[in-house]
Amino acid sequence: MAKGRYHHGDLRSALLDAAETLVRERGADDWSLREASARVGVSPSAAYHHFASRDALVRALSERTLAWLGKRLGQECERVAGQADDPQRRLIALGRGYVTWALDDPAMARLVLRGGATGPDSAISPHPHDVLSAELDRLAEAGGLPAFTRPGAEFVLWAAIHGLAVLLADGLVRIDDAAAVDAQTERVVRAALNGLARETSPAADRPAARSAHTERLARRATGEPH
Amino acid sequence: MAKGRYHHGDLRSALLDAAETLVRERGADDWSLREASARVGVSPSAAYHHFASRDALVRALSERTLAWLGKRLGQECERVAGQADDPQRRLIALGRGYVTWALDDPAMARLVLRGGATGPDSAISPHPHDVLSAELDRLAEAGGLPAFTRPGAEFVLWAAIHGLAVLLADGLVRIDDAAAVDAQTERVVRAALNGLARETSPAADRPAARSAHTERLARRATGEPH
DNA sequence: CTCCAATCTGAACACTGTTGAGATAGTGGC
DNA sequence: GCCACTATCTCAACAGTGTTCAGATTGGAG
Repeated sequence: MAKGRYHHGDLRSALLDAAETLVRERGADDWSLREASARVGVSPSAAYHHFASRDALVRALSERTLAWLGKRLGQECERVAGQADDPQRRLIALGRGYVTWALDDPAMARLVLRGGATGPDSAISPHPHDVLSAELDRLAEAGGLPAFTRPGAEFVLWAAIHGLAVLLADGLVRIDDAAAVDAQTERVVRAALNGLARETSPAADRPAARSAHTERLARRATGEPH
Repeated sequence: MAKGRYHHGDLRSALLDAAETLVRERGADDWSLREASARVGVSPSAAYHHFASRDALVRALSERTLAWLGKRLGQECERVAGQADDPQRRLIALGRGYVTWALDDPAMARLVLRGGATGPDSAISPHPHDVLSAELDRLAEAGGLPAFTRPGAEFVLWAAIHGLAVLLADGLVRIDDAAAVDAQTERVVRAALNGLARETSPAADRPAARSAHTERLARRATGEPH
């Protein structure tokens, strides 16, 4: 909006939007800051008043999309909850949302799930990882998962879902039929959940795995430096 | 070798080597064809007699590394077979090899596992996916997996292992201790295998998933055009 | 109305991938 | 031994990139 004016109005999000459509048109990496600026009708250097670098642009875009995805995954869980409140069904819906998105928007998925991009002070909320974690809590509370199995279980499930998503987005695995994608996703989630439920020993040294995202949150809460 | 000469000798693999160390030094993408050429002591345009483009270089590097990884994973399986020939142990060893590599060489892992890079006529042998598939066959034959579960099971396991590997390589999940990485990997593989073993119904429409790699092989066997 | 700080422009920098015309040197035929 | 041939490499150039910085333009606060 506000065409022809010297001051754009909301250049920051306009640039994010332009970058997003460029990613979809040309692929995750085949576009330039200059192109995005030109589409918005602004000089290349204007972007540097809103982003420290091209990398910062893609980071911001990545974070925006990740937050959007987190919200959508939560909604997806709620949607199936209306039919029958089965915590396992909710997790399957979550996985389906994750994978379906990666397949429907593969270029953006490659950009976002590549992940190294998310900055050190990003406040992605809700982060997909957190949504998944919460759903697993719900499953554990409902008795669908032995208590001693819960710690770190999110990484098992996340690995399975994330793995399928990137295999599809990167074109390493191909599934034509959308229904087959859902079936495959359900199979992966079910296998992971069942596998977790059948775990026998509490395994003395349980995974000291930490999500980079929750680490960031903790660091900010304690006021630690960058 | 053969310094100062006009003709290099084996420029092709020298460029691949230079690119590989550049990837490790600076990250998967932060290096240029010109730099690699300069390190080898050759003009930038010389590279174009061996690779059609910079992209073709990284594709070739990717394929070389993937084949190396496939071989190593096979060896890893054999190594544990010496101790006790348990097909499940072999698969855990395979997963461990995959994940450990991704963590020990994260920049290369990001380059390779990103995967879109592997060309349409790449002859990666043995491809990690094939090694995994063979090991699953072995498990099924040994009775560790119901027969009706076998079809497509490789994608469940691959997703889990690949997922963990990329989560770690991309820094989305952090695990400091190397032993903890092994523990987490074992947990993921075990969960997937157990989950598969407990599958109940043969699921009418089983995943029509196909690996891009095996598709390429099939296409070449039938002599189809690119 | 004036001044300020935020915002944007224009021109420049070093660098990139890629191309094409020509130099160089190993190879096989006589 | 010499010749031509072809693969290999160099040099110079092109368009396009991310990034910087001095200066023009503006909306808003005092």
